[in-house]
Amino acid sequence: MRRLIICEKSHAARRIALILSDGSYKRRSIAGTPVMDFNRNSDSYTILGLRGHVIELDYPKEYNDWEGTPPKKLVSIEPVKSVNPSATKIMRALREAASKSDEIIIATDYDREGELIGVEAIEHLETDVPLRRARFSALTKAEIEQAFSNLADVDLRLATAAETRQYIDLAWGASLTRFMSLASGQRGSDFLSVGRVQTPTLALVVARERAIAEFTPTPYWLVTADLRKDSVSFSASHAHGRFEAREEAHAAAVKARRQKKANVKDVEEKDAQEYPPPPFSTTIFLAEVTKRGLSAATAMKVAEDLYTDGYISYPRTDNTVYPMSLSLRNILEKLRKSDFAKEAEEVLSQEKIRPSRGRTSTTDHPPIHPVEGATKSELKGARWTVYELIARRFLATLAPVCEVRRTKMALDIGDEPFEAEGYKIVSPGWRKYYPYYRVNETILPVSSVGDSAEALKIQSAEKKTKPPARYSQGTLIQEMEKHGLGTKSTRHEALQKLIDRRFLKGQRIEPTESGVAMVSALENHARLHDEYKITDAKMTAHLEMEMDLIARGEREQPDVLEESQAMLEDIIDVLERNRKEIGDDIRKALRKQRSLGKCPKCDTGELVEIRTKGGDSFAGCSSYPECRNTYPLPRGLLVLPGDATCEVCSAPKIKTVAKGQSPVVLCIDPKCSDAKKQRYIGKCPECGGDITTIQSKKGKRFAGCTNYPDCKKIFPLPQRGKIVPTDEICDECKAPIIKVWQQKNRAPWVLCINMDCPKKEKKGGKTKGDAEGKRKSE
DNA sequence: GCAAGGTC
Repeated sequence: MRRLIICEKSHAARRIALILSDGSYKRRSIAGTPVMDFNRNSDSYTILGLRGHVIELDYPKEYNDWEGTPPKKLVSIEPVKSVNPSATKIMRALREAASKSDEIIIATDYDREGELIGVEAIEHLETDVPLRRARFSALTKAEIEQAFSNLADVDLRLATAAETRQYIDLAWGASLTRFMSLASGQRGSDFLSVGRVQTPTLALVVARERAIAEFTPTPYWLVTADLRKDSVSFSASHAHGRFEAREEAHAAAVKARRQKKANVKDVEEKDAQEYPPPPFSTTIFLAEVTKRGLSAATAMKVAEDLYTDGYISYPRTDNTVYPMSLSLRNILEKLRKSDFAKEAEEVLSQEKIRPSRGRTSTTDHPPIHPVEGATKSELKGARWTVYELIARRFLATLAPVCEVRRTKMALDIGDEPFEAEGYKIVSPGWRKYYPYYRVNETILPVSSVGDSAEALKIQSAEKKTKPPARYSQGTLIQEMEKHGLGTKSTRHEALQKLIDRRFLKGQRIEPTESGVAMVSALENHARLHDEYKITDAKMTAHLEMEMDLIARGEREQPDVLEESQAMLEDIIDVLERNRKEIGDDIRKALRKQRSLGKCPKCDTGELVEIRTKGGDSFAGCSSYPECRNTYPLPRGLLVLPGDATCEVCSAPKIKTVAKGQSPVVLCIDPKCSDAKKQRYIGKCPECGGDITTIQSKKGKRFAGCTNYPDCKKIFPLPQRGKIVPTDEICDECKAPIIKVWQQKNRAPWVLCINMDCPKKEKKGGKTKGDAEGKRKSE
């Protein structure tokens, strides 16, 4: 018999061919698509890898005209299926291979989408060749052999469930996207999108922002003591913890201050173990890698490249438990030929390697791990950042526990009870290989009961409770996972969409004006019952339930679709009735979002950024042509509203941001003394003019003389950090001296801006800042 | 020019 096996992706096809043929398969190409042939138990096999979903769902072309199709009409239009353009060659190969087969075996991933990926490809062929299904939960020899000797039937109900999801996602997404875009006059590339995953994700951020706005800080007081014993300085805090009343805290502090001595009442030492972190699932990986400054979308792209190039395993996984079939020692051996040779050696030298494990165990793919050793010179930049993180995480998950010693000291100061806590790493274990978490060691002086310490200072300090923190890309993706929004493969894409379409902004993510307006409009108008609120993550949960019912045969697709369509039509009716209000609200939000501030000349218009054809941009008044007020804007920089007016000339302030630099807030009018002051660095050593910061076309900053072109003096500047002039000049070369703040809580770097200054030769390097800054553990 | 889900 001639059998054709189809897999979800080429990688899986190769792996299955290897297992079933014991390595004896032959490669061949059909219509430019690689396939593999082999013989097994008197049958001949051909195996081919698809490229995920090869069939696309969309509305017929005649409905592409947004203005000409009422959004509500879209709901009941039957979408058509077509071959994804990137898969035409694969489909040609599939058709040819199928025509020469007596049986087709679908061997796609064993999940709902996998079932549909196989079924849709075969349905498109309209072939009568009998169909079987191989179900395996891992690409291991045991699983694959077992699946192919127990071939099952295709589960059409499961595939239908996935197909229903497609129909519903398209109907809701397309009709609501069109409605919102048209109602607010956003056509072309500026359309406003709505979707089952992206909109509830946006709503999560809006909800967080509201919680932050509504938050009222509650004051509380902490009483702390600076102590010293045997020339070791340490601090203790009042055993009461937070005082809610100022008087109580003060009273405690005053009482304690009567004594200049702290008496040790109790010392408790405890050895504890800190366990290694769990292996990387996609979500955990993204949470960690985004802390290193990459966006989730960039990090995934880099990880996919590293996977394709054979450096790391498949990066899309929910699994946090290494499967038994994975040879951890083999991987460590590979790492011996990498920049982590020493580390791998150490981990290998353990008598027994006990990998850490997370809560989620799935069988589709192992946790993300390196599969090949690499060096920094081989990978470079972001590729190295990602590879290093994955390699180090892998080493950490196999490394010993971190042994720590915690000390608790109880003290009395003037009859007031205080506590001091010590924390010391005895043996770093996994922390040695995974140095990304900062830890704060606190050493207490060796003490026993009855000892005393000098009480240097007792203070009562007012603190305030803090509002919930904004999400980062990493924590938002974790939150999405918690709410069942999106999948391991799509969460970063949904997030990136919200950023690209300007619904979300910032490193600490906040919604834009239009983001808030979208959510408010949909919350107020696009709801019928609580379980069908498009802004609510519960909508996904509800859909999941319906899909399960279809898969179990307890509901039929037409029923579910009809119900969903009726609901959507009702929602669109409500939206249409409020069309003007919704449109006005969003338009207003967009205008505010784009505004750099009120025009100081006419006081009615808003200043908005306008790009010229040449690539330059300027700020112009929205009341043009009545008001022709304009200001040039710096090139190569992101220009944002400064949310303030200039104290000098009452024009709005703008915030300019260059990649990697701290933002600068300055008056929009470059001729205003405030703008000049913000850019001022010092006096020109050549002509006595002003040296100011200037941005190059590409956004790099440097310092140059304002007497240009008469004086062409320029100096390079550090690209990172906030620059503050000092009024001082270098005693050697007379160039201005500046301070550069490159990190919070670190002393600034003080330097003469002249890179060729003879003094630099003598001293060399930069002045090291104060490294004693407060460190927070993560 | 719309979604979300696969994969590259």
